[in-house]
Amino acid sequence: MLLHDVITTSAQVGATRSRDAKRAAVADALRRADGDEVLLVAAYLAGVLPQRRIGVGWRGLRELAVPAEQPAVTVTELDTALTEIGSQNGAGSAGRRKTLVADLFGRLTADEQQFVARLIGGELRQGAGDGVMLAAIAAASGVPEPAIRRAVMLAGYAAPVAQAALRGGLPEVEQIGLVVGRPVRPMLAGSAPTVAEAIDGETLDPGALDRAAQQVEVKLDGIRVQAHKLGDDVRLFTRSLEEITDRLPEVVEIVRALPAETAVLDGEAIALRADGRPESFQVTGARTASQGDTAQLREQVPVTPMFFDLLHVDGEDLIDQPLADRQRRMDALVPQRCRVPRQQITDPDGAQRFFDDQVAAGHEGVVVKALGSAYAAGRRGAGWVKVKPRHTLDLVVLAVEWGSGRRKGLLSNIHLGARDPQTGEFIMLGKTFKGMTDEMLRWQTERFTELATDTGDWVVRVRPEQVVEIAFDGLQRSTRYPGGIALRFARVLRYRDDKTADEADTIQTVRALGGA
DNA sequence: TTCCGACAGTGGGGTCGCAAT
DNA sequence: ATTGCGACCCCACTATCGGAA
Repeated sequence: MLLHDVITTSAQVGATRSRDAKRAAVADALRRADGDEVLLVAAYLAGVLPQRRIGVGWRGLRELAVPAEQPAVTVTELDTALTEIGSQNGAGSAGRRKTLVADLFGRLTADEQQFVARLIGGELRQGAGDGVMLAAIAAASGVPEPAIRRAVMLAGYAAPVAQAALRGGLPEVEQIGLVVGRPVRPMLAGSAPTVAEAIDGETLDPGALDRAAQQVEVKLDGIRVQAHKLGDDVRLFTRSLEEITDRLPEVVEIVRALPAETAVLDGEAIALRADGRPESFQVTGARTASQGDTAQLREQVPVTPMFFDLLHVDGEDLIDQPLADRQRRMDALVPQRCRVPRQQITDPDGAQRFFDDQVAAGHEGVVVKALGSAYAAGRRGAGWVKVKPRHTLDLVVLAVEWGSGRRKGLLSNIHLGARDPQTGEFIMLGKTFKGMTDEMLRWQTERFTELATDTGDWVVRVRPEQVVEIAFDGLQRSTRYPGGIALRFARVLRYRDDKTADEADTIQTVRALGGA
């Protein structure tokens, strides 16, 4: 199949807002692909590279080769070229990659260049991703969507499932099961502002015996880790299914020592201090990202696995069993010091006290879980709802950036500063684009155009007069910002026209919050 | 007819490894 | 030694479609 054919489909998908029409266009392309091409077509139309990483990003694609006149490259040829680019390493690899990229792009038409550049940059933005792909695979193959969804969660990726579905139909799709050693998509949590709302709003499993039963569990601020044990062979995977086995040998040892031949566990890896309090996320994250001298690293920043779920043990899959049963099995397997503390909910006040205690102990928050819920891999908000404390500050807008995509032509991302009463200046603490409705975007585009002190192509500096109420999760150490601190997960709550910049929060107030 | 679950888009800060400078 | 880039860790929130209620 020609790449051109895929691009025509992508253009059709991008041209409509109807999800049914997107699904139909993708399904059509999947049907036209044959044999091994299905995998590539499915991956490309979901905005995924089968290679995952090729060492080239947006920056490496800023200037493209002179395009070809006629489309001639097949999807298989594109795949081969991308694999070749990704396999370069060592001295001179950057130059070789550049040459190979130029060769490839010289064979592509202008449209194809744009498509491949967006694909590589991870910014296809055609209004369809994995969700549309699932429906399209079902439509193209005649296999029911629930079976497709389940296979994708167990296989980790949609593209191989597309291939199986179009080749062998339902029987081949049903063959895709949980394989110890191969990561499944982790179950995700929705969120709620308060513990009470998490308890009320939770989606309960219709088939659950006791629909009311729920528990609260500590939410640890570390790295999600999925551990697979096959005899002495242990493998560790992150939330995005990256393998990190070699980076956390102390975790591998703990899993290897568990009294089971095979097991698949879900949990969080976190660096704990000697007194048991958690290190900051930055410490855990840096340790987990480090690949150097692990003997020294584990000495300096030991990481503990804290498990909260068991998906498989000794040949038995548990993903369809209720959480209460999975955790009972987990308790029999994993020592308590490696299990996430949890408590059944008997009344909302008790759950709230649990939240308060855990936050006081330095943890990120809690997750409310329905005890009757199955492990819904790859989905959010099904039976798990997280709650975290929220801080707010009144800050001053120092500059704004022009948006892109659906925010093109609107001033979007705002730069935030705290007042320094000693100098009268403002100290930047970060940026945010979150929490803005379309109406707010229109309003702020007008407002900041009025306050602009220059006309930047990208960043527009403004007179520091507009106060905005910002919510955020906490403070972190920063080398980027002048105060040495930055906001974590900042988002806009509202613009405050009842306050002048003189009344905004000061840098002293921010520092007093601590945490960085 | 209204409501709501799922999804895609729009980006945030920090950190490491690696190759080039 | 420093810098820039790529990749990946953590992520919040709104708009929209289409099926559920």
